[in-house]
Amino acid sequence: MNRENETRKVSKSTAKRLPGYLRILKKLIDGNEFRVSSTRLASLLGASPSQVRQDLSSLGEFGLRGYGYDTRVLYTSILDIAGVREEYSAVIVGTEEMVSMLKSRPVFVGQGVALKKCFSTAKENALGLFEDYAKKERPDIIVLATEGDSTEKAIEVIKTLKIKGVWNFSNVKIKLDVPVKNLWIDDSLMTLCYDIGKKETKERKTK
Amino acid sequence: MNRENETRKVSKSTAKRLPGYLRILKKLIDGNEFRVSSTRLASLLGASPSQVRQDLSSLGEFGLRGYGYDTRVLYTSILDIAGVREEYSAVIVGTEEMVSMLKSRPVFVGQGVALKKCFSTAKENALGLFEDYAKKERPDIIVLATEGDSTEKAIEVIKTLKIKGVWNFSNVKIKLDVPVKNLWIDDSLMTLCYDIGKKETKERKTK
DNA sequence: TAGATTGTTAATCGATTAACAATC
DNA sequence: TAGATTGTTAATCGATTAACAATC
Repeated sequence: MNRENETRKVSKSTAKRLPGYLRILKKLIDGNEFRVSSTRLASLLGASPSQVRQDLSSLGEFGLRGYGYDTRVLYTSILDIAGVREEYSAVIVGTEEMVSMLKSRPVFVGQGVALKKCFSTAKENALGLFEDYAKKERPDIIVLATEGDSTEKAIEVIKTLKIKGVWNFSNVKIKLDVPVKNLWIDDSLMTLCYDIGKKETKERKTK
Repeated sequence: MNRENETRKVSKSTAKRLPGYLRILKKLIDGNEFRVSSTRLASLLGASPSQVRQDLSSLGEFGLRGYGYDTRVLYTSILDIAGVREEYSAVIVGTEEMVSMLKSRPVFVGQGVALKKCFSTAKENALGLFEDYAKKERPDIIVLATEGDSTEKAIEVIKTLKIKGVWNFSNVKIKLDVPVKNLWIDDSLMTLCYDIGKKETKERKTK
């Protein structure tokens, strides 16, 4: 697994692009394309060939000069580096809608993270059951998708657990000494509105 | 609306942080805090006071030296700038789970974007009905949350519409001349796994 | 006035792009 | 060999941080 002692440094922005590489490589492989150049990858990803080469060479030496990259090698290598391979177990606590949406995500359905159990706050005493379960089964990742009061209570529980990370869809910022990834869905629509507004302003000016 | 001819330039990274400011300001106002300093805002946001002042001063002159910022003024001003105020209409097409999750989002429920109609691909001929509706009612924003074949078909329809933007949860990159915001939910979990893996490696090394 | 805190300029840091030698 | 394309170094660009004068 460890190639040549792993001296390279993967920048934050490169790390953020890894899922994108995986998505595209998967499609190429499914379409029986086993070879790809940095230029092609770049255009599929909406990036520059330079950036793709910077990214990939920071991960290791996967390319072959004059040839390009082997999509299958690249795919499995990035999967490795990204650290997604059914290694981690997860439990979801959240509103009915969020739970049913999240448990159907491919990342839980196929390979990826192993989803062990879900607790919908629509059910009686969901948080109590969640606490009992988590204390006993020690999942690696907690997916927090609650709303309102449940959120504060759930965070109290989470703070007592020995976990590896939190995937947070709730409105609240969580202070923990393990990685927390916030996904504020509504934020993304706001930035879309912002872009639309900006475009409209620009077009009005042009006239 | 236009303060002093709007010469300031809002950077991309500042724009991305606007929803975060709104979330925090809302909480402060709900807690009857009507005054806030850049230092306080920064700590709530997980940023530096410098960055907060850079951000806010790029939006306009909202602060008062020696005092701080008026949370209510700041909140409504940023709402304005962010361009979210029930101005835009939206329609959702997607899987049953995504539709029921999305339509319960606060951004659609309260003020924000006006959700006009939803089409679940679990229902017969959802895409046909969507097409008819969208052609007639001309929504501003299409929320695309389909999977599999429906995605390609839905994109075909979208390309024939006169819309202002697309909020895309589907796996597919969309080429359009209006703003598109992609939200690949699974990506975020992958970056969490990456952070967890990195932390574990580091801790192993330290020992 | 004295203390607090902004707005802005300058310095630093990190990420992207350009260019090209290395090499398949 | 000739053509293609990587990996890497250097140059550019943008974003963050530091510092401080302006001013409430």
